Amino acid sequence: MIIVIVGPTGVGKTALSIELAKKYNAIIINGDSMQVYKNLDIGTAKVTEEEKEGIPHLLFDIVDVKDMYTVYDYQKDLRKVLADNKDKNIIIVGGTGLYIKAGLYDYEFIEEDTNNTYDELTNEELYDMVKEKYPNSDVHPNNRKRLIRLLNRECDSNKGNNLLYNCTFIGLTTDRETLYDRINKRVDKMFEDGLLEEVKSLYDRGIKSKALTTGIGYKELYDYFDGKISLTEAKDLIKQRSRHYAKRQYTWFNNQMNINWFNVNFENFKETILEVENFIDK
RNA sequence: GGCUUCAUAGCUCAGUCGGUAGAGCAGAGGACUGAAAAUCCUUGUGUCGCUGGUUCAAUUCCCGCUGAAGCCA
Repeated sequence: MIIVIVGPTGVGKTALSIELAKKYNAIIINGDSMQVYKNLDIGTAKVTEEEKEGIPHLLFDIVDVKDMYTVYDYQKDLRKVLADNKDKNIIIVGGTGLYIKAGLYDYEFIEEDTNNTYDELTNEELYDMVKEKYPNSDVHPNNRKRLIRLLNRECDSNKGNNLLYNCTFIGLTTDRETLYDRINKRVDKMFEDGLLEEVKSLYDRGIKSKALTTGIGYKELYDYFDGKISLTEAKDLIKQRSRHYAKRQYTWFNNQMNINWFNVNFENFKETILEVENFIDK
């Protein structure tokens, strides 16, 4: 049995995963692009050892912060873990839609040359080249990153909509106002728990990898340590970007995957757990 | 008390030499196949503070009122 728990940041996915793992004697696999990194704990709201309650957690803390890790790596890692644990009940939890979809659906990554950055070409020129190579592509001319990616690829794959595994998709949700309020409060809590110290120690080591320049909570505090923004500005930015991120997660889960949504009861979380369990048992 | 300036979208503010208005941010929706916590797209009607006057026509000009900021006493 494979249960997949998704939803926006801050809805309580981790808490649900632990409860379900206990009930079904399952192992938990990370489905989050940032929690794969070591030393990014508070800012990624990673499960603590205490919270794990002895349940095996896989694909957490598997990459050094300095290293590059992509969907491609995740797809391979996830499939290997699934193959190695065929006889076990599995719970995949995370908020990175692309990672989860690429791992569980028939996504196909094709050889590409990642060194060519086309620095000398304008967006328009890149767009024209893409149009010539892939007439059916509908990438926007301003999306330079994706234009370059398409040009570096041998061919355009259209696979990716067939599930390779038998799994149940559970989505946790709540109304927007409650979610945004929870996100704001959680950021405050991260600071209380020592986010500043966590980031400072990485900053002091001079690490400037992808994880730290793109991760919410990390890039903002790097700007603060660089003296570019104030601490208050950094904090507000972290909240704002987390809200934007949650919105994008909804767009993905609502349109890219078939999710069974459950409205979380924050006053009585046990009720939510029961509701999900009843659904799974059916 | 006197003088000056300001009052326009949820917020910060443009603007209309008189023909009922537009940016950024916030908010909302969407795309997504090797950086995805990334990257990118779409979306702005609001008694233009209130009352009266001039005018074919006022958010724009004028009188008054209210509120805010500053200066002088």
